[in-house]
Amino acid sequence: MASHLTAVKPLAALREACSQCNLRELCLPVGLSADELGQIDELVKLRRRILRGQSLYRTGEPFTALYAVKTGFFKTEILLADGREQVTGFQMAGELLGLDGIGMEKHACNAIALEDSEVCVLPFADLERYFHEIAALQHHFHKVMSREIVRDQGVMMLLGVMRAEERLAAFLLNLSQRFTARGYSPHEFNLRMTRNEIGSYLGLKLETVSRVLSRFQEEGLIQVHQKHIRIIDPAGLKKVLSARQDFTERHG
Amino acid sequence: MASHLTAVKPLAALREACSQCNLRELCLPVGLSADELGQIDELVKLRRRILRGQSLYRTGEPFTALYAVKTGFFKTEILLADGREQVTGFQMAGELLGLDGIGMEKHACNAIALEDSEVCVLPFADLERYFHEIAALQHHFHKVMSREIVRDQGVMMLLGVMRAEERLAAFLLNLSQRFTARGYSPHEFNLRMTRNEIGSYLGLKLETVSRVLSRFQEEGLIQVHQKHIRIIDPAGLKKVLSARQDFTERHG
DNA sequence: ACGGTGTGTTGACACAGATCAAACCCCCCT
DNA sequence: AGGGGGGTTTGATCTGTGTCAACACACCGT
Repeated sequence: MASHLTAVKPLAALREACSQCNLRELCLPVGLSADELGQIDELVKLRRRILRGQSLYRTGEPFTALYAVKTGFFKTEILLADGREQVTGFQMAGELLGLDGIGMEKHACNAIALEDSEVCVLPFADLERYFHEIAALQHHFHKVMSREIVRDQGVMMLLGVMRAEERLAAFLLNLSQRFTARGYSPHEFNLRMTRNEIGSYLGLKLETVSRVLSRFQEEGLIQVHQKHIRIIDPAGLKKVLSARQDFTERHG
Repeated sequence: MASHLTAVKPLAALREACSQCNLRELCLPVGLSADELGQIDELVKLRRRILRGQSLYRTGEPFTALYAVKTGFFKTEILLADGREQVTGFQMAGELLGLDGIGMEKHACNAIALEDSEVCVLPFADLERYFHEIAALQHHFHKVMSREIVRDQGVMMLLGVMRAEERLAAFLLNLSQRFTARGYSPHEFNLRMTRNEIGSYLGLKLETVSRVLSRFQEEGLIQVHQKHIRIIDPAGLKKVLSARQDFTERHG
């Protein structure tokens, strides 16, 4: 009967439906039952294509919807009056954009596509209405927001206490892990962002990023060729993260 | 009639009730109607006293509840394996603690009282149940979480791109603004945290914090005496924030 | 195939903030 | 009242990362 219903849906709707999406295990509806999944198929009525370099939204624009990355790659950034910028995150397929906008009903950063991308539009008022019917969706949404807070606090740790090598090691391992979750190789991937954008995210200058990557290559941890990264020695990278030299000298 | 009803409530309940709390305009129930406020009076069944230096919760402990600071002052911190720590925030009356725990159902940081404090315990499962009945509460909760995300991204900006003086200026202005919202003087307050904790929050060493505060004093921006701060020239502090020297030289 | 432009690499040097060290202050405890 | 200890200030020096600069590479459109 469910299959009969979907069969008569217009093709367009079928294509859009969360229940048919191969990202459903990564995206907002993760953990929903088949029934619940079917219930939210009408939530996404709209997709948006964003070309590389274009913005999905900009600081100050009214907030109306969250966006789930369907394909492509984004960065979010905040700008200071004098032009200095901080990249606050990189978002890939299945990840949510726009959470920053709920609080003030205005977006609090720029979201910019780093490659041609497509997003599902989740009108937030609709979403909150669904929460009343589907407690699991509400609960999962709270988890997503909470994890975003924890992720941000991890970035604070990066920026506040780690040295350049540790930041880069953490960054590469994080990317590797997220690519893996999406079915790509953990050992090999292409960076979608420039050295400057990596630096801005990690609180470093692009020259430092470049130098540290070169050093990692000399040490046999990775191979770098432009945007292509091959992780040779993941354990070695993890060691960079956990082992400050003076600490191991003193204690280990 | 409302006064009659509250009069017959047990004294304990009266003391606990959100509708009677003088923080209701700052805390989670902000913006609720009187009716809605009455509805959540039973949410908080428990208060906890935390002595100075004690923890409200620690990393890894199971998450069951959010906490609203009733009186006192907290810090949240995350620790690296080698002992380095990052203070991720300071929380004062009316602010919420524990949002970090929702995602993984375990707390992701330590919350430590910087003075003898009292918190209202908001069992999270109960809270989510209230959301179904009170849409405004649900919506406001989402705003609170979103603002926490935006706050964290502001800290990333601090840590990623600002110089030491800018970080301290932003920190002092932020404290001043939050004290003001609580009815205290914008110009004069006591720091509840040590130089070391300020430094950890701002990604600086305590000596640097001390030096910058001394410099601000020499420049007539503030007066510092131990933990007591008097802001003499708020506009001057704001200028420290917005005006990078080389930028104003080039463009101003 | 060929410049042009955006991006990345590498080197030399500078500097903000870290580190090390000493003294000081304030408050609390006995 | 005196002593102790945590917290703070200040000075001298060191260092990791920034800054400036020159060049190399890659990809684009023509």
